[in-house]
Amino acid sequence: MGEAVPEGGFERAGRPTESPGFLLWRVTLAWQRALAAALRPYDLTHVQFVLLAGAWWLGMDEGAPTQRRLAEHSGTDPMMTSQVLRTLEGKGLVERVPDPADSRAKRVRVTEAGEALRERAMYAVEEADAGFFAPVPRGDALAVLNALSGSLAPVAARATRRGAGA
Amino acid sequence: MGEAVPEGGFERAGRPTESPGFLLWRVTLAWQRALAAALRPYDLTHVQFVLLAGAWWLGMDEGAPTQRRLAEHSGTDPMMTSQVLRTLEGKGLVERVPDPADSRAKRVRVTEAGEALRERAMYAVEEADAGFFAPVPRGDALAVLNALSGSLAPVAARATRRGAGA
DNA sequence: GCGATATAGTAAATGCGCATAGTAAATCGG
DNA sequence: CCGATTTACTATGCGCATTTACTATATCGC
Repeated sequence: MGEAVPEGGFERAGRPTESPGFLLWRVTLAWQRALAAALRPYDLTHVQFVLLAGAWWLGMDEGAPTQRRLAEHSGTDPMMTSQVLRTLEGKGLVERVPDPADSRAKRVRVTEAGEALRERAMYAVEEADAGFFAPVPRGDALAVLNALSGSLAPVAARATRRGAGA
Repeated sequence: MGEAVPEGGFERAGRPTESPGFLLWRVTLAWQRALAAALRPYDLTHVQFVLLAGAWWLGMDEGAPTQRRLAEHSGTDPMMTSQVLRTLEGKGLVERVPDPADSRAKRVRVTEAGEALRERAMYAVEEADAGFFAPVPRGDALAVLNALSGSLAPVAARATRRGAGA
């Protein structure tokens, strides 16, 4: 697996191996595998953990969030959020209670079981995260990722902006 | 447009929002959306393009690869590789010819139609890639990603036999 | 009040991403 | 040559991730 990138490789991407996007994808796949392994003992997937932790955080901060609020906060697709929250509800980790003020909305409350699991899983995630990002200075990683996250398109943007210009 | 970063705070501690892994995941989701949009006119998904381009590259470099070789090169799961290659075969973009020397193996050859499509799609991908990574110096991104890709776990590692430890 | 529009959530369908498990063929030890 | 092990690929199934389309409710303009 040693094959580091042979050269500077600033020339045209004759080979996909040198594209930042390709690297990003591969790195993320590896990270997801590491995180999945870390979360397996808790019977949680990555997204399940993200939504559980997000619901907990928002719950602390501003009260039980609606699904849409949670999706917005987590950067997840609303449809996926709906799916996964029902899974979490099925596991008894969250409740989805109707919003008294808006009967369309459902508010996500973390149950006691959910909170207990979240706390334990959080340690595993932080550990896995630290291990995975150890090879690179934390500041560097955060700088790059934060710069890129500035160009994040809103997930729920219906506005299918330009199919894909030439 | 507007709120690219949903919440004010990527910088406070103690919650998933500031984890590099969480950021990496969100950035990758956004990148995948951008790439999916760029590839939509060509009726290719991201992975289909990666495998098509990978098969082409390896074909140039060392002859038509087996599925396993291609999976190894692309960092993809062998099972997924098998699935997606059959999709590509159904589209007439690749052929899967039996290896004369090893009757278990199938070698992936890019057809003329596949090569024509790959070339056009490559431009779209390079453009999307350049646009997405514009906010950060290329050298910085490559440095971080290359450092992290050093810790890539082999995808096909059967060695997972130990059940996730803890 | 009432119609147009926007919003919260969901159903169904497609395609990755991977774990588990299985078949068949190659390879190795004897 | 024969059994044991490895290897290349595949069937199945679960869980994301997204698209399209739909229901029901809220809200704004009048």
